[in-house]
Amino acid sequence: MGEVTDKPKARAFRVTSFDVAAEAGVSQSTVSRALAGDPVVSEATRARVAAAAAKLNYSVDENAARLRTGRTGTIAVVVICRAGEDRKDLNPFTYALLGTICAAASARGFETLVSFQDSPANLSGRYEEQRKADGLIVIGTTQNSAAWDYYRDLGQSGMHWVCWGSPYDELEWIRSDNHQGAALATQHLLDAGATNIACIASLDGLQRQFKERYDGYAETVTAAGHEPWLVQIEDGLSRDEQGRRAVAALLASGRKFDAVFAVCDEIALGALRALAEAGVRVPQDAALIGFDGIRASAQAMPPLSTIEPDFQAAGAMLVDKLLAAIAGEPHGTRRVPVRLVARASTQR
Amino acid sequence: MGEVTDKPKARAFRVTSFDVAAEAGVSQSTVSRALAGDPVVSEATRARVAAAAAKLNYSVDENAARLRTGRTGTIAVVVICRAGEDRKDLNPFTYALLGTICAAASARGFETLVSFQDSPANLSGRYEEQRKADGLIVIGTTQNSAAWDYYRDLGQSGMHWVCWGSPYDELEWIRSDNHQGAALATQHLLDAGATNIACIASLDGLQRQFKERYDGYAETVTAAGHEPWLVQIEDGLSRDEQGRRAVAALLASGRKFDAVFAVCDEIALGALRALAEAGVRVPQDAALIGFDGIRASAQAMPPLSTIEPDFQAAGAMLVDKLLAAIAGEPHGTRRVPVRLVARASTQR
DNA sequence: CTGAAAGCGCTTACAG
DNA sequence: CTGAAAGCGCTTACAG
Repeated sequence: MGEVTDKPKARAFRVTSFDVAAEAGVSQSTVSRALAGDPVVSEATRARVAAAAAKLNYSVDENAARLRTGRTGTIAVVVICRAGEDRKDLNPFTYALLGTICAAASARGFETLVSFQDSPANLSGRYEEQRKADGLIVIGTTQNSAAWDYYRDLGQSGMHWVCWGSPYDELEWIRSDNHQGAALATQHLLDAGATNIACIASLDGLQRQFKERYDGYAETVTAAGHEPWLVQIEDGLSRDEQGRRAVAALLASGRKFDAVFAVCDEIALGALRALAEAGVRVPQDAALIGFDGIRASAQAMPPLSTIEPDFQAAGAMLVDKLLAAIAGEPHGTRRVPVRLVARASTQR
Repeated sequence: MGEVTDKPKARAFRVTSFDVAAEAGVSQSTVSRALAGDPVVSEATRARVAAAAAKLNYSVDENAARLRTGRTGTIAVVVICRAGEDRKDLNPFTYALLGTICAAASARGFETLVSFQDSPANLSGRYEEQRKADGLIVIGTTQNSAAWDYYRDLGQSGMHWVCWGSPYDELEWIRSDNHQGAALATQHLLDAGATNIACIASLDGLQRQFKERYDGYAETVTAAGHEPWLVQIEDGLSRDEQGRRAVAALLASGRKFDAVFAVCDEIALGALRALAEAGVRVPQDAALIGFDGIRASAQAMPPLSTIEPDFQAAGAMLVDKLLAAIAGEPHGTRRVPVRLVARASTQR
């Protein structure tokens, strides 16, 4: 032993399927079949191979397997952020969605390669070309249109992908059931006795989900015999600031209101603080409801009523739609179910 | 053309480095060198190869490259959750940290393979054995001790890894400068005139960071001539609920207090609501400060003062420490700098 | 049910 | 500076 030269090894020693084969007394191909669960191998052989693999602490080298099969067992997830935005300031809705996507992928035996992208220098979605993933899920802010343009163009190349939050209707998307959710929210306010319901929203082409929510609201108030009342949000601000400014505009209008529907929770939370600062008590003077079901809503004072999408279903639908696309199968579902979460902000 | 039989292809056509070589009129090895940026290839050749690659829309098959080199260019990131917890309810601190880790990895040319793990059935960190990653970063709740035990044991196998939030001191960890942060927070309260400062904390062995924060607090109040006052949090509850119960205990004690330092923001936010409900005005009747710098603190009413770690530095330090471990180099830094963020909750 | 052999698409000594 | 060749560690027809 003293005679052994300790040269540094260029490559760490690695147990391969050949080693397992030798240990189990079978061929390398049988090891591969046995560990892959091929039903053609006999139970006795499988057990012997499994024991040998365990003894040698063997794991399949996924790079070799992937090179051979052409499949990666991996989904890439790109989170589109606002340029220069702190990771801490990302909409919690997006993080929650990221979490459920990873969970759904994992449950289906897929790994998730996650990337946050904000600036043009940063955009890169060529995961399939590089064989890093079998497909791509893009989520994140609708507001970074340069990023969405990039992915729309890239999508032309025939890669497999699905998105959430795209401003473009023609892509493969999954969205909350915005129309239904807005109708639920509005009806909830009406049921609580509200007759002058303002809606803080945006109707521009990019924020598709906001337009859908406004439409659901407008339809519901109209059906109840009231006029829709849109308070337009300003572009290029944080959601919080958009909510604050909208309340300022609302108050400046001098018009009487007894309820507000904000098309997302982050805007609603900004509105809530602005209302408090202006001396408008929620819910006594005006009820307030948001949309998205982020956790901060529950922690607000008063706790904010909201429309909550089924996050788990959202993650599952995105993954299933992508896997269907990869398999070349149809997958029609596009809308994630939502539910009303009634909290103190709408209880008189 | 009409004669060509259209058999379905078992494998999609793929452009390889041989195709690029043919197009550029060089050998395949030269293509590999040119695209890898090997300085040995002549500028003229490199340009010809680059043009050919672009023309054919070629990308390197990473699986083949990784198999050959033994390096994956990928870092695995495991987020430890509480068992059964909704992805939406994950501490936003963890999500923020995840975001900066991914950003730091990306800036250093690494992909990130992300996985959320909560239950024993779910735990799996054998990324290096499977050649899916070059190393592992584990972050998440300290409260799931089964998970931390799993990773501590797995770590014995000689894999490369670094963690945040581990209850075990002997591992390779990065943490906030908890002692310094707590001292800053406490001094801030003292400077605002507080003399009876309660600290909502836990001293048990698992929540290392809480103990460190309590110590920083205790040292600072003692130096100012006051007695430390610990309000112990209860185990097994949500952070929000822990904050609420702690306030209940604080009030039940009947003891006079004019400031509260909660060892994390989530606990502080629960405490804030409980104080409001009990009619204790913040900051008029009592100042309140948290720790962690999560975004919800800024959105609370009143906005909550806090100690904010440098999230970007935290992500960078975790990644750099891991890469140093992989390269076999030393990396001594363990503490992320923190700063005081003074908001309304501590301004009389 | 099992084995021998081919080949996935690269990188990198080795020669020249 | 460039090329021919080996080999990374698997999976999967093909034979038996």
